[in-house]
Amino acid sequence: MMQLDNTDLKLISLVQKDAKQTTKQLALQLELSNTAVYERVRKLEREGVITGYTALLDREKLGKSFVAFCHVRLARHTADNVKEFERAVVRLTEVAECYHVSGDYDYMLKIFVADMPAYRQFMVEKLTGLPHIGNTHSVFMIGGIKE
Amino acid sequence: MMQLDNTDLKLISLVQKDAKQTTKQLALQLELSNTAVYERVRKLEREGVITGYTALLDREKLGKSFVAFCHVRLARHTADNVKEFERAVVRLTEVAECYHVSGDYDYMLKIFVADMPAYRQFMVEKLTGLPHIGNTHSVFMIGGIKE
DNA sequence: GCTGAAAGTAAGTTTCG
DNA sequence: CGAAACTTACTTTCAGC
Repeated sequence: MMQLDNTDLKLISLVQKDAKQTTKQLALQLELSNTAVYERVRKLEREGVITGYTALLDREKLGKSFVAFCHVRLARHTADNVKEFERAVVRLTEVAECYHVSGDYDYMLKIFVADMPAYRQFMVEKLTGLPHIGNTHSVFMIGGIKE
Repeated sequence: MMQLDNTDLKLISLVQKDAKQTTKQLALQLELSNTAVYERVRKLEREGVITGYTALLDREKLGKSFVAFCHVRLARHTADNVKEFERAVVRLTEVAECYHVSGDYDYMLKIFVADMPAYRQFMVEKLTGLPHIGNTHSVFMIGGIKE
């Protein structure tokens, strides 16, 4: 693991808040020179601490404000089943996140769709059509407290 | 809701993949002029479709590769309890996300810490100290399939 | 809503202390 | 690590369609 000093951590928190800040702006807030900040950012990118930059979207404005957490249990846990399921699930555009988890279910999926009818349609037409699905359990998001 | 044409959607998907692309690069991929792309991006920002830009981090390189989903039930659901709990939970730095959800539990939290001992410490010293906590149930991430 | 050109700025490199 | 000068590239505005 790479050595990160306090300035690195502060820098990371700044670019997390707003990745579009110029080196100059960052330098001011860190009380460092332009060059120093520039090289730190490059180092963090090079070492893979910062893996990329992305735009944050308002799901409501995109008509995808309905969020569900879907727990999935596979029918049988052969290596092939697992691989096939995982390959298929990442291709579903409604699946924003997918984690292999401990507990009663094997996977937890975070699903973005427009509304409940769209969720039902997703379940019936897409999710339950995935290979080796055993059963599922859905929990719906009522509100986001921290995201 | 704002009207988004196909070009907007394509543009959104491009800046989601890499927010640091220059207008020129985006213009090439969209087969539009520099200015046209520039104005579309500004429009999406102004209308609040794009709410910001952030850096993506490698949690492992940050020493926070242990992920848990913690379900929380409150002791009693008075309006004050809910407000107090929500105010307190967002302040915990280990809590990356917090959702109010349907089902057996009231909230689902996504927790980032270094390892299992750190998780135990978080539970004992921080989470169970929050106001109005009823009980909790933790599910651990074994692996990330899509994030 | 688009294009193309011009003016303004920042990024990125280099050299030096 | 920081300052300064410099080249290159991008951003932003504007007139015009």
